[in-house]
Amino acid sequence: MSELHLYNSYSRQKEKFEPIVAGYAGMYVCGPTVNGESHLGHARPYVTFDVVHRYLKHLGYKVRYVRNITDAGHFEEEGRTDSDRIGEKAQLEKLEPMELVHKYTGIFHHCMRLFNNLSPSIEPTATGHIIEQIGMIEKIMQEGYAYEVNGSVYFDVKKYAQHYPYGKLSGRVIDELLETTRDLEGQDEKRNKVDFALWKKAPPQHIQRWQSPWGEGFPGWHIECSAMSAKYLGDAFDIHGGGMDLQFPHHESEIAQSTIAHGHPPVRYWMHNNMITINGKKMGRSYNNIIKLTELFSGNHPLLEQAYHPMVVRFYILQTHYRSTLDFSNEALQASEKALKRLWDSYEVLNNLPEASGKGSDEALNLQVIGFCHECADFMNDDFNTAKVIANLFELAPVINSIKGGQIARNALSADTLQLLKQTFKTYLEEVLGMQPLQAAQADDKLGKVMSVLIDLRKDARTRKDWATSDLIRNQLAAAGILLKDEKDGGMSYTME
RNA sequence: GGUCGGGUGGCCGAGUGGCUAGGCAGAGCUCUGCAAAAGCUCGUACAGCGGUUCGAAUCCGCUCUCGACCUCCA
Repeated sequence: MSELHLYNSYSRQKEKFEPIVAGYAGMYVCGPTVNGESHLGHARPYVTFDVVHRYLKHLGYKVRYVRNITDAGHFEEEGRTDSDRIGEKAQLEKLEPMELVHKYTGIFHHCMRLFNNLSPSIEPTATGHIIEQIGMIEKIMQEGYAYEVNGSVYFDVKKYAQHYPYGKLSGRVIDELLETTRDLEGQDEKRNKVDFALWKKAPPQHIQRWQSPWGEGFPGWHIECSAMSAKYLGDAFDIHGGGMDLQFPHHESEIAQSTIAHGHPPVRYWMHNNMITINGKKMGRSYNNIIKLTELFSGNHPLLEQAYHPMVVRFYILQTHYRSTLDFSNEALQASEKALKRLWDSYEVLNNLPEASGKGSDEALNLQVIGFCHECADFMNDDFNTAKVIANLFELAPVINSIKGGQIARNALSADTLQLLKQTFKTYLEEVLGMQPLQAAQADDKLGKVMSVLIDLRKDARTRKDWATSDLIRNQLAAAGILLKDEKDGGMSYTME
């Protein structure tokens, strides 16, 4: 595919990407609720849509990427206490809500940086957009699709469904929803069970509360995304992303709200990433099977055999297509770690290869390499198939290593092909997939200087065939976690665990 | 119960009618003072049963099985 196609959850098929405004792309992704630490499951959408963001930029689009921070508590549904999640926890921990929000926002941002996720263009907070949310609710009431009861405002889903295709995104049928949902004890303020809150009256103990035309309260779960996306991307924008579990009711509600408020649907392409599972079950709070990102990076969790570098986690996520489930296991992460190290080593070898000059002695190989390189674009254009891009890079790695190792002649590739090869790795591995070295280069490299002393000593011992000394140096370093590698040309390199 | 989506070699995971996925692990070999690394070669998979077809992992039907959503959830 020579042009970008993506799978639109709304139409359930791949569609060619055609932005509303040529040259520009607007993308909104549901961000974190900062009432706790992010876990591995949360990492998937942020890495997935970071790659979407990166690829759109690579294609030359001017991208505005908006990802919200939910720092206002959502109300709980019927059958539970009407309490603000953030407010509740704040009381337990004796913290101000905003103190809690600040803490977890900081941790979230830290993790995003470790993942090498590019910063969104705008990261709006729900509490910073109460006015916009109230304005949107008022508009919906004016249109006659919302009603107030006791200081709360609800969206009239039943009425909406009579005029609009409610349930199309998530494959729901309104009549079934009306039947399936059963009444719970207590008086229900809603006209129908399918209705959802736009604004919720705050009970006395509720900490987070704002003044509104309907009294003191707080916004409903869904309205913030609609209000903020419209504010920063316009009332019709290109891509809305998020986890599959948000399709219903969250995204379905967003469509309904925005359609009434603006007179048309808000989003051109809906994208949903699949879940990360653990032992076949979705990782999530309610399953009590989450591994926090900080735990993943430190190895400090009963299920973890070791710590996993953020780049390893990123690579592990990208080795699978974003619409497939991805099963967590130590084995899978460890496989990704080894794979990434090998691939990155090849990339470094590639960057150190001398420039080629000729037209290439091996025509078949040149064609093969060129083919693998060009395919990367096709794979990305086919609904962001990062798994296939990575597979192609692995096809190229042996070519690179063989040129260095001498199994392939130095002049086998033409100057152009070698240049294309370098460009492909740089573009896809670094820029599009967003991979980084596992170890950051150090400015003041004292260790490097020490290593070069040891390497010189060992080289000297080897030329004297003093195997005892040379093995001693290698073994002692290995015990310290530094692996020496003798190279064909008499050189020596090392890697650290 | 309703809706939807899966079941691929030891493990993870691409792929949707004929053409190599890839990674990790494993086996053999080459290189090497010995290693490591690297390179080469190898397994031959598509839940089961029918059907369509010249040909199906890929389409259709049934069965078994797992999961997601229907409640907060990335």
